[in-house]
Amino acid sequence: MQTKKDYTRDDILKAAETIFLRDGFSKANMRDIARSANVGLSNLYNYFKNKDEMLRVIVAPVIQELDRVLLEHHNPDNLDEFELYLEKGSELMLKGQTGTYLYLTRNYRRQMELLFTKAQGSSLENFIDDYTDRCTVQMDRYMNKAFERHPELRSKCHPFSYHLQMVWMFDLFTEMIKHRIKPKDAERVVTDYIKFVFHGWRGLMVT
Amino acid sequence: MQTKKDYTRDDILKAAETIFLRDGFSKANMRDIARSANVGLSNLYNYFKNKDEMLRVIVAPVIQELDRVLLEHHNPDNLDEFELYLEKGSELMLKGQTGTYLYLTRNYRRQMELLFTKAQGSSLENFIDDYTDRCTVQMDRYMNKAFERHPELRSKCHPFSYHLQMVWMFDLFTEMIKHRIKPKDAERVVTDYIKFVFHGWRGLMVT
Amino acid sequence: MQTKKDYTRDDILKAAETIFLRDGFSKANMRDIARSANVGLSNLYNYFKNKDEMLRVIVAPVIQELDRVLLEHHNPDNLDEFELYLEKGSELMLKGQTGTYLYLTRNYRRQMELLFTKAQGSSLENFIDDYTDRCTVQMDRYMNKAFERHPELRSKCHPFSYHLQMVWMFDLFTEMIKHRIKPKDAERVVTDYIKFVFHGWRGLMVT
Amino acid sequence: MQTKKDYTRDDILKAAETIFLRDGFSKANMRDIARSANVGLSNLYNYFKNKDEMLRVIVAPVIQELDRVLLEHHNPDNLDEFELYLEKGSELMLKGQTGTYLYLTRNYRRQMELLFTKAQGSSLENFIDDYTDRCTVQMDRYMNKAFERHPELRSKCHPFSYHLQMVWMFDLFTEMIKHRIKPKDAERVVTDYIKFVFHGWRGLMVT
DNA sequence: TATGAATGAGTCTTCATTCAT
DNA sequence: CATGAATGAAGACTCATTCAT
Repeated sequence: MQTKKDYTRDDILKAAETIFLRDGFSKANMRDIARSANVGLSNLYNYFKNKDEMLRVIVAPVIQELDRVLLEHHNPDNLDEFELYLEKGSELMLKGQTGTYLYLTRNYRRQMELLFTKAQGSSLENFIDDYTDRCTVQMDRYMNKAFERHPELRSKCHPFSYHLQMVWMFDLFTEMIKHRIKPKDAERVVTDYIKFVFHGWRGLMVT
Repeated sequence: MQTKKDYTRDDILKAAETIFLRDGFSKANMRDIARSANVGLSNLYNYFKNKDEMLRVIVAPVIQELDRVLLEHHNPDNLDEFELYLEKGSELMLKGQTGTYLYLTRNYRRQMELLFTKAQGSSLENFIDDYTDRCTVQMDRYMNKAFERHPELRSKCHPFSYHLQMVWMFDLFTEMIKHRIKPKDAERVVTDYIKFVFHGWRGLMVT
Repeated sequence: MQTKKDYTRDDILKAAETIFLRDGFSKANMRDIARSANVGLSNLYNYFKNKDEMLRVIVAPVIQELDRVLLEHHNPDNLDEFELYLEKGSELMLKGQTGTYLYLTRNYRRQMELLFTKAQGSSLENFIDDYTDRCTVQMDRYMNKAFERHPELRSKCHPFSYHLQMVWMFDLFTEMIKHRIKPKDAERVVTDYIKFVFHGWRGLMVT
Repeated sequence: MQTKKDYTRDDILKAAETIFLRDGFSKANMRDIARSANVGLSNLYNYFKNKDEMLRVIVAPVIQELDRVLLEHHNPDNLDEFELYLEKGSELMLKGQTGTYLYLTRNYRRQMELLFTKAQGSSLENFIDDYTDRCTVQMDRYMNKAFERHPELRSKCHPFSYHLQMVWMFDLFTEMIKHRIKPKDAERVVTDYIKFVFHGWRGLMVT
């Protein structure tokens, strides 16, 4: 029972992922998914309430990861990271963050592409927007704390700048995925990214 | 007669713009557009060949502007800009570019939102991708020339970094538009953006 | 007034003829006709009640000719023709009829093609059927008279055979037109046709 | 399940056939077909890709038969038939061919009417033209061979005459069908047809 | 007479979802 | 659990014809 069910369920999810990636959520079509999963059309509905739920299930893990990674990234309770970031030079921190980023794109390539570029028409079509908004709030709090500790820094940025920062990070993912950057190049790209952002921020805040 | 026709045509375009913005291109439906324009459904087709053409007409001016502005922005024949950029400090150049950017978002807010975030399902759904790709090529050539003149700079970035740069600029537009940044704030935001990017690049290339 | 009107009217008719021939009546489209006639769309309706009437006007002359030629062809009051046909050999009669047939195809090529092969969807779509039916009636009467005079002939054919005969003659026209048989070949073809039909009938009736 | 499906499929085909016959392919509309088949409109598309395919499926058998019958009819490899035709009198051959023709019109009345007179607007609208053209080619080869064997015959006819011959045969079918000739009369009509054609050809070639 | 503008009814087709078994 | 069958609502587009001027 349960074994067979899980098996089919996985088939469906794999198929849906493929079709969604190929056609985009809104143009993707349940018949194609069923056919590609070797499953009767109506059987899809024994496993998922509807098309939208299928997408949500597929990208659930990456959403969870993103929640974990990103929210912890600029945790206001962890300002030490910021100290490093600001004063010790970026080398050390870069190494650490690079790993995190690469890990995500390496393990969730398809799901991320789905979520970031193929979800229009679904209930997740605004995921990035909503998510970056939430991140922005968090980052704002983080920066406020930082400014309290370091009054010598230039006055606060517009909160929108933080927001933009988050969006850009998502772009990094999205574009790496879309352009199928190879692992070897990826490292270089992410390193550049972090360096760039590091200097960007410092220039913005110190000057 | 002619005047009246132009009137209606404008009504239709306004209505379409509104509906497209509200529902996105693919979910928008011609009946709503007609109703919103106080026009018979079939009359739409006396002015536009089809739904897709309506969108193209609406965003045509912004595409034209983008062609002009962006392609001239990193013109490889105009390396003097780069000299300024690199050595004289960014202040001067910032002023100039700020104006250009603000001008675009101020005058084409709706069209840009349409083109950047609501065009999925239309023939323009890949506009940004295609456009940034073209820009990347141009920017790559630009940078190559720059490196020839300034061998003291760090070795070239991965072309993808240039690409990312273009995407980010589009994000700047897109996010400013989506978040309805007010003109007053906009100036600040764009200034920050340019400063950020300036320092980012310098950090990347000089270090 | 009248002159200008007739001028335009002719333009429209020429245009319509061309478009009907190209696309067939039902797929032909009033806009194309208007454009091709250099006339405003709605002006068409000042000259013709509707699309159907346009076709009827175009083919009116050929219909008239057909009425004249064909109905007189097997006129029951003119059995002498039949005598010739049956006994004196076909040579003489062939000459005469050949001329009639050739004359029609030569002068009404386009209208005949229209009427015979492109009228589906119009009120004339059954013209050939109706016409041949009428001809059949006439021919039946003609043959009855003939049999009265010549009891030595085999018993009457099925009326349907007469009908078929008419249809075939129309086919001769239609196919010559469709295949654009050149005048030179046309003569030969028509001669063959008549010879064929002559022997066919004689074989049928004498044996 | 399977049985039920075939049931519905047949219902649809019957309905479509009826509607097509009544209105002609291009004026026939899918709603009427669905209603007449007691089926939801969209369900039609579970069985047939589109309107055109429905027609093709309906007339497929008759097309197949025609391919078989007609192409084998004047097979250039089978000149013996011609010998009979020419010399032994037509009686024998007539019997054989009569059967073939009658068989077709008896079993495919509706489909033939559809294909020959109601297919305008579909992908089969030129079927007869194309088909008779192909037949003409075949017949031309057949006659060439015949003339080689029988140099005493009059010189070859214009190929168009062969073409006409094929068209006429189709007319025979078409008209018998349209006029709903009853089986009893049909035999007589076909016999007459063959006799007529026989004498026609002989007259043409021997004289 | 002439026309640009407008319309409304109609057409094919699509697709997510539900039903009956 | 599985499926083939069925559906209903919706959507883009067409076109002959009429209206207002």
